[in-house]
Amino acid sequence: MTLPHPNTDQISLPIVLGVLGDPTRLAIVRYLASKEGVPLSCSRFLDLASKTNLSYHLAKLREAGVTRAEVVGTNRMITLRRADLDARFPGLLDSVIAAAGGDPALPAVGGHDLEVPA
Amino acid sequence: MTLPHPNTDQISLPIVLGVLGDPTRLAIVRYLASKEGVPLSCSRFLDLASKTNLSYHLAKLREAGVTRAEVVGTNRMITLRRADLDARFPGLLDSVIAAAGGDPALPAVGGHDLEVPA
DNA sequence: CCAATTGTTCAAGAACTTTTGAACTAAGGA
DNA sequence: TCCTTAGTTCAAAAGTTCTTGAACAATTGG
Repeated sequence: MTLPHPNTDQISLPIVLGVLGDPTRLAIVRYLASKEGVPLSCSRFLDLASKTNLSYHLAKLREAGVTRAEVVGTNRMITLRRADLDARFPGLLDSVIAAAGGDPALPAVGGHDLEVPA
Repeated sequence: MTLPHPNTDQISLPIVLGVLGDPTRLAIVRYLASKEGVPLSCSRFLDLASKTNLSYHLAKLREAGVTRAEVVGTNRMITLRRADLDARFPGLLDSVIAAAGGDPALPAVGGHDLEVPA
């Protein structure tokens, strides 16, 4: 079972900007960027919003083409679509992340990579 | 009579992103960027929205700190706050404008600079 | 099989944003 | 002074987006 994602050339600038204009979603992206390459499960973001609400925000990010979600067993592994975003809008993600500031506003939480919850 | 503008350090990233996430406002910014340095009167944007609606969108841009509006007689001259945005969020404006594409979707309309309407 | 875990969907409500027209202000020119 | 031009403000309507809880689905472990 795979989830719908736009392909690179379908990613729209106003939609991406609008999606990043929400503080919860910006925090998610910031955190993903700080853990670049490590797929994180949805539950890693539970400090930012309720489970239902996270589902909503993560769907917005996915539908906008900002993140990719892969179903792995009972988890959904989320990654930033950095290469696609860099290809489509060079420099945009970097400047947004830099502008958002150094440290992501989320607990570091322990552990060996591939962050399936403990 | 001067209008309220946030100062540079009050400009907020999510607010700027949210404001640029609207196609009408993105088009305004694109056009301002293409005429960098030339103050444009509000009426230059009448192809993008009705007069009332423009007033609304231009106020959003101004309140977010993206544009500056100066009252000159019966006109309001609008400029991009490029230096302030570059100082606060380096590279962001450039990558947004580059991502938005080459040619601004607005008639070039004739003329000698300082674009007060004909 | 049963229970727990992970996450979704649905429907409702609250809260914003956008768009509109009518009425207005303020400056400038005849 | 009166008229025009440039743009605003207000209030209402329309449309979106966000948040919530309750109910659901799928996978894994005992």
